[in-house]
Amino acid sequence: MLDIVPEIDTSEALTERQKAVLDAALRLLVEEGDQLTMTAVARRASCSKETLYKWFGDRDGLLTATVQWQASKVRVAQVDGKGLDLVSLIASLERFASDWLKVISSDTSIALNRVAVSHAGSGKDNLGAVVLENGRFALAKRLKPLLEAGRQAGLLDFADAETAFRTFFGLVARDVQIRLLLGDRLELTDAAIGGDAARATQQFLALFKSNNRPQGL
Amino acid sequence: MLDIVPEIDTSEALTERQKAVLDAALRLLVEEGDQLTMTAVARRASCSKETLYKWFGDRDGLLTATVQWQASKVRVAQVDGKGLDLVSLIASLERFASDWLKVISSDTSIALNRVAVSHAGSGKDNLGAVVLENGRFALAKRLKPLLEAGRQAGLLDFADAETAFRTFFGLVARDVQIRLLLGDRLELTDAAIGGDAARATQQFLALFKSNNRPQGL
DNA sequence: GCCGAACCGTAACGTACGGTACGGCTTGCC
DNA sequence: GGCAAGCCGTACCGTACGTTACGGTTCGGC
Repeated sequence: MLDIVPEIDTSEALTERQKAVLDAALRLLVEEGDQLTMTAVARRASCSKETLYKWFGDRDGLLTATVQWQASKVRVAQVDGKGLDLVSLIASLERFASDWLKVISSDTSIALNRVAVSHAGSGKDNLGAVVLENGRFALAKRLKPLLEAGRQAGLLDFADAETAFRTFFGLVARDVQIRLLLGDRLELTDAAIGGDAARATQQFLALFKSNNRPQGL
Repeated sequence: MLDIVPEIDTSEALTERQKAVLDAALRLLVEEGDQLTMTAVARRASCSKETLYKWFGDRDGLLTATVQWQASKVRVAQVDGKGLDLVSLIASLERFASDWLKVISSDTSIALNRVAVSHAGSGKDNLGAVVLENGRFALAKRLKPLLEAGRQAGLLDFADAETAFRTFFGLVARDVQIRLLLGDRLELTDAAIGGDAARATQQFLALFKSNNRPQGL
């Protein structure tokens, strides 16, 4: 019913060495934030700056490649809507919620979103688009089929899958991401994440379960 | 029932000239993003860099003062819980939701949040704390009394005001803020904001309206 | 073994920008 | 008028960092 599915590899033709360099850049980004310098990346990756410039063009190119490299590694649960019943729907929704909370509260995601937000402020918003595409929009692409399957199975009732998804998103994420991005300490234990995922799922079902749908919505 | 209430002025002893300088810095921040330079601020404000440094210490001080200056200008609806009935509760919630959506989708808020997020990544998260305190936490401080009043009046049913607030927050904001911060075009007309505010309020009530059962005082 | 390509390490260059110094101008006060 | 304080405009300094250049080294192909 719910399974991790490897996706088409969007990382176009990266050598192992290049991947190692991007991993180093990524670690540096997580550790030191946006002020990672070309020199630091070169030192950490044990490569020359000349190589960095040859491979990635300039600092922006390196940053973009790094973000894409990490993004290509993010995998969210994928579901198969066959034979859906309420129990498995709930389980899948909780899994989605839990996965998403884990992602957005991870150091890597925070660092990447920070640099993308900074970047969006100044000039081309390349990074922001990449992060969105591999984060929020990827999640939507995975979740919507489940919602549609739930509707087909008569378990859910909604007019628009996009709207339903956004409500689910809001119920799950609430203020977590913005608080983390703004530096608020907000430790999310696995237990807390599990509880939040269950709560969000219940609330979502209370709003969109077909037989139980509140009148006048 | 719902009114704009001026708050204690947290902007400690700023001269008119200083306010004008901060306004200039703010405009520059909105227009040009985080790469606003001391030179640019001085030119825009028609003052000397020396004055900037004397007044605000250093670049961080200027940034902090600017953020606080704008924060001191943000006013969110304040409510009076007396004589609360369902109609006025709904109106107040919608007003809160609408105000909040307008705030987070404003150019100023986006610019401020961007610079605060960038800043949180590198070093002291001063700005992040200020933005949170005057944004999300200020909203909570205003909204919770209304929720409590709703509970007292037997209209709402929840265990914890904080949890109820965060759910409301999630239903209202959903993915709007992170998408805007990441540079996603997402035009929010006044009509759309009004619709979203109404939807979020309805959903919130569906989750937290007490079951016709008069709540034991 | 030889050649060229790729790459490492590092030095050097150019520039942008934070921060400082200083001369001149205005303003308020005696 | 004269003085002092505050401020403007600008030139200047130091440094950090992106970017380039280059000599030395490794390595695959012949």
